[in-house]
Amino acid sequence: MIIYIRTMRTKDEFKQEALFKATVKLVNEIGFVSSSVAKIAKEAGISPATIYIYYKNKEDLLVCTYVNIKRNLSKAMLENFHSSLPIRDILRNAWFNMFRHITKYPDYFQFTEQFANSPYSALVNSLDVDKYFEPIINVLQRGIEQKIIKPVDFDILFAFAFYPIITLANPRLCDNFEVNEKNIETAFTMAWDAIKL
Amino acid sequence: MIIYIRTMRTKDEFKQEALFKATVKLVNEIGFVSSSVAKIAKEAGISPATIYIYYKNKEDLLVCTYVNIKRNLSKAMLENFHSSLPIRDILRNAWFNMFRHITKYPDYFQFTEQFANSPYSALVNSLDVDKYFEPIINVLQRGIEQKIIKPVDFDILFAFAFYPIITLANPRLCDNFEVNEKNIETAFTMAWDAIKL
Amino acid sequence: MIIYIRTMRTKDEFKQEALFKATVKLVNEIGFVSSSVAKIAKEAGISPATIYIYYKNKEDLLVCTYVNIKRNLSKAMLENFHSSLPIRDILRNAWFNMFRHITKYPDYFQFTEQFANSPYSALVNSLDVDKYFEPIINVLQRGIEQKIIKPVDFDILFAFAFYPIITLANPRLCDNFEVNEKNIETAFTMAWDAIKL
Amino acid sequence: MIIYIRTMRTKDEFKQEALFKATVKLVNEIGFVSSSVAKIAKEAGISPATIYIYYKNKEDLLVCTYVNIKRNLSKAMLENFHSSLPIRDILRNAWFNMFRHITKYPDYFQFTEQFANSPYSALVNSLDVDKYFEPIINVLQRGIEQKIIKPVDFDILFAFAFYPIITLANPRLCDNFEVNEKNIETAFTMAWDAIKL
DNA sequence: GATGAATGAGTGTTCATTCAT
DNA sequence: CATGAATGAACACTCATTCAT
Repeated sequence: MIIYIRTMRTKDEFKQEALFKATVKLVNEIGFVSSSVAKIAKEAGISPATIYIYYKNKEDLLVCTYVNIKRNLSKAMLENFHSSLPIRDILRNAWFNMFRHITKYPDYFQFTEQFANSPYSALVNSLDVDKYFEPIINVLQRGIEQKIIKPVDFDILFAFAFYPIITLANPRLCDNFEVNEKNIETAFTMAWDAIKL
Repeated sequence: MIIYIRTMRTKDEFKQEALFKATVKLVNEIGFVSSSVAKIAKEAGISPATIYIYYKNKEDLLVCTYVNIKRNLSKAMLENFHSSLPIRDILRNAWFNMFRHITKYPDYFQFTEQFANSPYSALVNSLDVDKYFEPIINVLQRGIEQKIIKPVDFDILFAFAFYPIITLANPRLCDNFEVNEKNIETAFTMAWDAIKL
Repeated sequence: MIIYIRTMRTKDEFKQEALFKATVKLVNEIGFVSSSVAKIAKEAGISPATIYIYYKNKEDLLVCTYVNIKRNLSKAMLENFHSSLPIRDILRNAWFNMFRHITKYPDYFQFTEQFANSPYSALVNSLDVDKYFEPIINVLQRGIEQKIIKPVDFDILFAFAFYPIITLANPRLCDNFEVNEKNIETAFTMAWDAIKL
Repeated sequence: MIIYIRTMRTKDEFKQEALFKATVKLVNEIGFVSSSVAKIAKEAGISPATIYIYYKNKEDLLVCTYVNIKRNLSKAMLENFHSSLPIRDILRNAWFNMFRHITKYPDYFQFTEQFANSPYSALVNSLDVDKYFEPIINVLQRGIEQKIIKPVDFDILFAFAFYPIITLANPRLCDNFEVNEKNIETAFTMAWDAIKL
């Protein structure tokens, strides 16, 4: 009986990280159209061929990058989530988490917007992404039952409670929105006014 | 040597129209990335070379297509605009106009969303597009002065009054929103609740 | 009514010819494996992109080149075909036609051999090529009926009547066969001895 | 860190054998053009890098595979070779040996055909392969001296005595030849008729 | 004005091979 | 010995654009 102990040359995490950042950066700067595999590789400081060790193809690279960002956004949104708090407070917390995250990583966010509005979005299993929002949906459901929130489709509630942030935080759509405490608080109040009964 | 016999001179406008439709169709179906000049030309039933008679280059074609759609949307939104009506009624009319137009021409709308979220958007003089919305801004301004509408940035007001429609009408973002009179009326009520004082 | 008379810029026959020759030459010299589109284009003195105007893809280029050569070979073989002559004379004529053609265009022939023994051959509709040999098959059939030729499968008859030429003319298989009148006449006699009753 | 526990040291011969089979299989299925080192390695269940332990490079792998097959074919052909038998019997035995071997290992045979018709063949020292056929050549020589066989070049004799088998056994050239005792016996008779005086 | 032919530059991807482990 | 990671060079093919007609 022979025992082999080998420390194999493993996939380099730094390379993967560099690849992720290069992808986001380039797609934001020059768009999907111009972001070639060669350019992304160069930006990441690796060979184009190396990308194909980490990802099946270009599409896979882009989709994985998207899902990765979305997962982080979801996680951030649910930080300090306490289901025992009043519904307004729970939503307020999620709202501010989301806003803070988006403004902290504006380029990650910008990437997802470009991605979501491209045909690439069809390649993502939407359930993979949506499942992270379930706790919020449950809160809204409770709100409706307790007659605190308007009894309408969740889609409509989200459209007023969360999508305006996306608009406001998107420099492409809204380049002169002043991000200060007062404005953000006002915005949340408006979101709440929209959905509350 | 080929001999063409045509009973009527083909109007150039037909070609331009066909080109417009082909551009929108193709970009929606396969995205900016895959929409080559050759494919667009084929879809429009003309030669790639002909495109360069109507437009300076590919970029020009895309930008013009975008501005054209935006202009039509603006026009539609302001139909039956009567500044003498109550502010809520004016906005409600604009809201419904917009919703109706978007759902009537979903592919035009989809094109603009993809365009606006791509670096191409930087090529559009935003004033060219924004000027059409001036009447609405004036109404909001009046509403603030009359203490009917919350005294916040116009960006924020738009984010709650109009962007939710865009979300709800976008099948890529919201594929199970049921478009019926009740839902749309509800949505407008929420928009109004958000912005009213 | 308008009449257009146009002399369109047409596909250049010289280019196509050059492409044909370059393909054969290169494939013979360096093989299918190394014969890249870029190299073939360079040999033909055109841009790689131009190839795709004349052919759908590389495969198409190779298959068309093959079929083209085969057609010419078939035509050559049937020259001075007179069905009224004695069967031996008909076959002798075809035999010599074939031999002469193969030795006159050894590189075309070499190409077909390499092609026929590669998986590309599966892409050719064999009926397209075989139909040219029908007159010969008819002659063999008549020979069998008249008890001049052995009553065996046509495949076997061909294997002895014609394939040995291919071997003898193939420099890769048979580099020291002396091509002189006596040898060729002898070879035909052997072919005839093999198939005759 | 990976820990392998193996009860027995894997024999290298297994790898080499697997590599041989994978090479033949893949080259037959997808051709030289598409048979990359990576694919062959995968088919053989080893790492691409491992191939370079057994062979100098890809070319070496292919040439060795070819020579290996050829050696086996030669050996098979000379089985039960008894120089004391009548010349016809000796050739008949070799003929049947060859036919049996080719039909038993059609894929090995197919590989050699593809190889021999490619520029790779130039890399093989033809003497290495030809030397195995020497006993047959001696027999033919004796036949000529005894006025049993036509006094022509050995190349011509081989072209009629042995190459037709290759044609008949090659499914790419001859896909509807029925392999039965009668047909094969007939074919040998024709070969003998061709070369005998 | 309108076209198909033509192309250099670029696309995404795979190649044979090397190397640290 | 055996490996998966890594890569520069090459692959087949498409691109936006120009040009002679």
